[in-house]
Amino acid sequence: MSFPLLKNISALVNVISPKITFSSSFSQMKTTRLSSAKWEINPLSESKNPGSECATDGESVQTIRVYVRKKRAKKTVQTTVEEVRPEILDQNPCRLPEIEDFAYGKESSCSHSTQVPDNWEKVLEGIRKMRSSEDAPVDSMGCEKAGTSLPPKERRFAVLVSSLLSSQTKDNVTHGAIQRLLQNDLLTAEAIDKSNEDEIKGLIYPVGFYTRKASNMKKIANICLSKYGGDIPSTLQGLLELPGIGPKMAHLVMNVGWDNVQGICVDTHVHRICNRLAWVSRPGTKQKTSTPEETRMSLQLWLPKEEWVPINPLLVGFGQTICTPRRPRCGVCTISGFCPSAFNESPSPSSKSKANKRS
DNA sequence: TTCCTGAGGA
DNA sequence: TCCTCCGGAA
Repeated sequence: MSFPLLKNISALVNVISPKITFSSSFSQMKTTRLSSAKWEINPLSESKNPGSECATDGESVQTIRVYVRKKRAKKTVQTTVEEVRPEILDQNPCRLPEIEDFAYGKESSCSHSTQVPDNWEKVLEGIRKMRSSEDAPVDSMGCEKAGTSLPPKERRFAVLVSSLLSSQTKDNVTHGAIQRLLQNDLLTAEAIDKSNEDEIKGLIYPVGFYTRKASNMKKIANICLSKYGGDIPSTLQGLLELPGIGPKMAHLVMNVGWDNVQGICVDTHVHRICNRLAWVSRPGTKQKTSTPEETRMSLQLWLPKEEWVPINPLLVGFGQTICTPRRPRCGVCTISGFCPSAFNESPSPSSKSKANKRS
């Protein structure tokens, strides 16, 4: 972690203080663990109350008072005022990555509030309609069906393996591979750790990159067994340490395996479409983001948390059928009126770069 | 023949 | 930043 949280408390104060217009970004992005309860910062923009206020002695923050909704099993059960001392945040590692992202994002654009894109709700609604009328070839969250009948630990391991296999692979192919592993009792860390790598390879064929994935599966099973008692890591950091698990898959597994939304699962489609819509930008600029990770940070600053999970399957389907990487079908897209990139890309199949090279 | 797609290594 | 991995689609 490169940004030392709460050493730079002023960044946090600036964000939380109502006199600075950060309402949308802060209020919408934080679900945090304080004590053992799950709290959500009350959205400033949707509440009569201010979302939060700080008590300071001029230099440092004494107390942060937050108006929160208490949530149990995804239902709001109570709205209260909470007082939080900075050192409590400091002592709670669960809280650190989120605040850190958040403080980092705000630091770099402190002089102006994060822009919530105009009409984003209309755009999402339009995409939903297009998706419901057109067949989507791939359901990227297919791994959530993995092992639904298994006990929790086995189900989580199945989700992890399923996620690993599903990348760059059609859903039915992934499903077949999972079924074959299941039939051969090779869907637990213990079994995979003992098994032969060539056998795994044969069973998961023809998923994309099966050689590399078979090797990673063995390594992952061994790590899960030795460090997590055969379960999968329960933190983003732990998941990222597994070979073959990057940011995209780690967020997916946190969402599906642990039902813990740590961040948006940003793949190439989400990355591309959010940039075309100008929904994301590099901190403090209007430049496009250059990596999916940068897109994730930028998107999380304003997109309401309820949309964090559904946005992935929505944009993946949209990206495969209409907003394609090459030659997007802006002519049939019902939200092109809201899209600054509509009809900007050359509709001609002939490649400019090649033509230039030849001439 | 080129691209898709996410992780990782040069 | 570019390449590799794997099979399949365009």
